[in-house]
Amino acid sequence: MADSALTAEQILRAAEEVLRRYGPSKATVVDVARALGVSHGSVYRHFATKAALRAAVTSNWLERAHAGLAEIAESDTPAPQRLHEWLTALFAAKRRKAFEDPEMFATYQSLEATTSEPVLAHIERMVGQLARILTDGVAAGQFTAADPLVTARAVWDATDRFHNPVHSGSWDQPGVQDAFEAVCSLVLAGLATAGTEPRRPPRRR
Amino acid sequence: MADSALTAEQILRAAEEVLRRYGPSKATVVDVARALGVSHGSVYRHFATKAALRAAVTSNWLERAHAGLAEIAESDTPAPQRLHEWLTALFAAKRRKAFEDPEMFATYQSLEATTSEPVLAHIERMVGQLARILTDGVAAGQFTAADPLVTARAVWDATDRFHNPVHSGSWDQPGVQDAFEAVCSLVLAGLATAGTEPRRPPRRR
DNA sequence: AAGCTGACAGATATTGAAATCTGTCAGCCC
DNA sequence: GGGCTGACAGATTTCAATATCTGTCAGCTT
Repeated sequence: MADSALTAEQILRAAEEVLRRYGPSKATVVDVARALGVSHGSVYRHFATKAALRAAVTSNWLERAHAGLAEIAESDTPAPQRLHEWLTALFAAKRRKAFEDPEMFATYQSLEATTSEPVLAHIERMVGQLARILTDGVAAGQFTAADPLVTARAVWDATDRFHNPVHSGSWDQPGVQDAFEAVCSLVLAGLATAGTEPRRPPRRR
Repeated sequence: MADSALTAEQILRAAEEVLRRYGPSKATVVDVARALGVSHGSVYRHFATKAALRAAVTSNWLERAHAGLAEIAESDTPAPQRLHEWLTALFAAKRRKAFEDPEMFATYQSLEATTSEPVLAHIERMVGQLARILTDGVAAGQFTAADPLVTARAVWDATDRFHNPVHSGSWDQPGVQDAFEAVCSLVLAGLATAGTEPRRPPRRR
C-alpha cells in the first residue's frame, strides 16, 4: 500500500539523521537502511549510489540553510546596502552552520572537495543572486559593471574566505568580522566605480 | 676539525632534498641523517624538533620562491600597475611552484594548515609589501585608503583564492586567469575610490 | 669540552588478515 | 508487476601485531 511504501523523502530524512549522528566518514547506507527498518538494497532502488544520496541530502540542507538569501537578493533595498546585507547574511549562515551543525557542515565540506554537481549548482544559484543585486545596482546608477554575471563571480571569489568551507577553521578567530567588513568595503567601493573592465591586456613583460 | 663539522646549512640542504624526494608525509629525520652520513641524534643538536626543521626548510624555500616580489613592491611603477604586476607575479609564482615543485609545495601546504609561525611571518611580509604599494598609491593620489595596512590585508583576503595553497587544485582549470583578472579589476577599482571605510555605502553619483 | 653516537621509551606508521560496506541481482511477496 | 529482500563479489575499512620514527641522554671520541 501507499502507506507503507518507502519514499525518497523518508530516505532523505533518515540519511540526514544518520549523517548528523555519525558524520560523513562513518555513516553508511546500511545504517540508513537500518534506521528505516529495511534492507540496504531498497535504498538503492531510490538512489543509484551512496554519493548520490549524500549529494541529495546535502543539497536539501544547503537549500534550507540559505533560505533567507533569495529574499534579501530580491528585496527593494538599495543595491549597495542590499549587497552588504546579503554578504553578511551568507557569512553568518555559514558560520552558524559550521558551529551548530558540524557533522552536516563536514558533509557539505567533503562534497565541496569533490566539486560535485549539487555544489556547483548551489554556487551558480548564489552567483545568480549576486548578479541580480548587481544588475539592479547598475540600473539605479549605483554600480558600474559591464557584465554583471562576470562581476558577480568576481565578488563571489573576492569573498571566498568568508563563505568557502575550507576556510571555516578561521571563522572563529578574533579578527574575522573586521576582515570581513574590510573586504566588503573594498568590494563595494570597487563596484561603485569601474566594475570589471579587464584593465589593459596584461602586456608581457 | 671545522671541515667535518655538521652545519645547520648542510642539514637544511639535505632536508630539502629529502623532502623533495619523499614528500612531507614520508620524509623522516632519519632519512635526513642518512643522507648526511650522520646519526639522527646529531640533527637534533641543530634543530629542536622535526617540525622546526621542516619549518626552517619551508621558510627558506618560500623566501627564494618569492624573491622577485619585494623588488616589484619597491619599484617606481605607478601604484595601480605595480599592484597588478605584484599580484600577477604572486599568482604566477604560486602556480609555478605548485606545478613544478609539488613535494615542496605540499610541504608548504601542510605547514600552512597548522598556521605555524614561519607561514604567519611570510604572510606578514606579503601584506607588508602590499601596504607599501598602497601607501605609495595614496601619496600619489591614485588610491584612497584610510589605513593602508588594514586595506592591504583586505586585498590579501580578497585575492585569497589565487595565492592560498588550499585552492591550488583549481589553479589549472580553464577560467582561472579570467577570474583572477576580474578580481584584480574589482580590487583596483575599489582602491581607486573609497578604500576601506567601514561600510559607508557610496551615495554620490 | 664540544660534538657525535647509539641505545632507549613512547608515539606513530605499516601491514596483512578479518570484518564491513557498496552495488547488483535473481527471486519473493503484496 | 512494482517494490522489497537477502545473498553475493569486489572494494574498502578496521584492528592488532609489528616495525619505524621521534626526541632524549649517558657516554665516547677527538
